[in-house]
Amino acid sequence: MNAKERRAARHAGDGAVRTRARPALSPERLVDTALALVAEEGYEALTMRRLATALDTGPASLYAHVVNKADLDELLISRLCSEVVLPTPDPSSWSEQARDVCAQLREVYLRYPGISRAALAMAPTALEILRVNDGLLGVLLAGGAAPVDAAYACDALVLYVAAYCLEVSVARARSTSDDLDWVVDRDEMVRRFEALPAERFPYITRHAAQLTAGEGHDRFDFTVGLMLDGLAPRA
Amino acid sequence: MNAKERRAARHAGDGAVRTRARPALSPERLVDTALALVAEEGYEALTMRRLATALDTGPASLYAHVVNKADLDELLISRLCSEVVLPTPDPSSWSEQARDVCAQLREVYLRYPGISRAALAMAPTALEILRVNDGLLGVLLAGGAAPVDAAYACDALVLYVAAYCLEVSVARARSTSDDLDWVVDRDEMVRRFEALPAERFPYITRHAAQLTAGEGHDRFDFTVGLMLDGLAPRA
DNA sequence: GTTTCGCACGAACACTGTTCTACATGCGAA
DNA sequence: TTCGCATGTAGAACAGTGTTCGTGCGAAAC
Repeated sequence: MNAKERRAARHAGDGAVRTRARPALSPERLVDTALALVAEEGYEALTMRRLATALDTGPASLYAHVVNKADLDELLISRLCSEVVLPTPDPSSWSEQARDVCAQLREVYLRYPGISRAALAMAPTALEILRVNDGLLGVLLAGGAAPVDAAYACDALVLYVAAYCLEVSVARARSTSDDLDWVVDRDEMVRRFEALPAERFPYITRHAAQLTAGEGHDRFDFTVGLMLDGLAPRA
Repeated sequence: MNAKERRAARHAGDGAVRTRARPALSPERLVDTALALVAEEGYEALTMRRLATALDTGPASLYAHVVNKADLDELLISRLCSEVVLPTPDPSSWSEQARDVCAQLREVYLRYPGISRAALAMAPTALEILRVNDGLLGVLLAGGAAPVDAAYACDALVLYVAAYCLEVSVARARSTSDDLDWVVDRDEMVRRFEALPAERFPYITRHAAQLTAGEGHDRFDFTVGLMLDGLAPRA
């Protein structure tokens, strides 16, 4: 901001050169600030008005660069998918490669809490999404799976990753900033499971410990491994 | 309503008082008409106002029987889960039993388009939801799986079913009542996949036929089978 | 110097979930 | 029979949401 602009802004109360004072807004800038907003406050906090005020403008200005909120969501998921680095398929380590792609997708989703909801509600037609689908499909094919099986498993894996991240995100949102009594530690969870009527829930009450077992992403790793291990011997 | 209207209402029809003219509204009646609304117009059409007008009343009246919309969602999913019939676990046919429970859940979700979104965004604490979890867990344990594996797989299966149904629901919503050109037949889909740049999407363009293969719920059956088949030999 | 074009933006519309408040209604008690 | 009283019923309103219309300003093109 040079002297003239500063003087104008000070003089008329931001009338004259307001649009030049800050960088012009573009789809990339929209995506950047939207992702920053989601990273800090979650996907539910991403509204057109919040995004507009974060960009120091009004809601109507966003529609010059984005046709919809669904379009914005697609841009966000595309950006996230573009951050996934794809390996060149290697038949000797295809399983680890597939696990790595899924873990990358998981980390990218969880970095922006709740954004996997947008991924689930979206038509998988964006190019960047197809890119990670293509990369994962290549890895599964390198593993020797039949093309149809690889295609099915690819879809199932991507779908499961999104659903898992959504579940984790809502669980985390429940644990933090929820004033009422929500179970956080495992002991309390086990106690609640065991307190259920045993005649109606015989297996849950008996295996309450196993149901609450697992650190970090053990469940995630288990399920992905389940699918991948079942995929290989079918070839 | 003043005395004149009351007298007119009494005169014209059945029953003395207006609230008696139609059945008093209760949580069950809320759930009934809400499910009918979702079955006809999809979950997105289920708003408190639409539900209230469907019950011939105002939005505020609903909050006497339901604390929240989230609470209503929980009641809906609970109702749906209560319709699933659980088998008594049989070690000789545990795999078919598990497939059947998943298929039942799938059919119940798909009968009410988009309602699986509510299932995904919900804390799995409702008793009826725990009931099908318990039944599925019993079946998996009957298959000889280790308790931890059974618990993990149980969660993964329920999660996948909900995500699959959500995907199918949005795909169907896109195909119907969308005025712009959305791909419906498989040939067009294959053509679009093959039209992608082959250097960026080598595997998708090569296996476009396999990606669009599958009738009905073949993908669903494949994925569920993948998880179940991988579960058994681990025991 | 004038014109035109594209982006910005205030205001508004049709919605959403939710709450406040008043009102009527039916039931049990006096 | 008459009188509270609790409970369910609503109208209106509030704070939000996504989206659009019309206006207007800035800067580039002629």
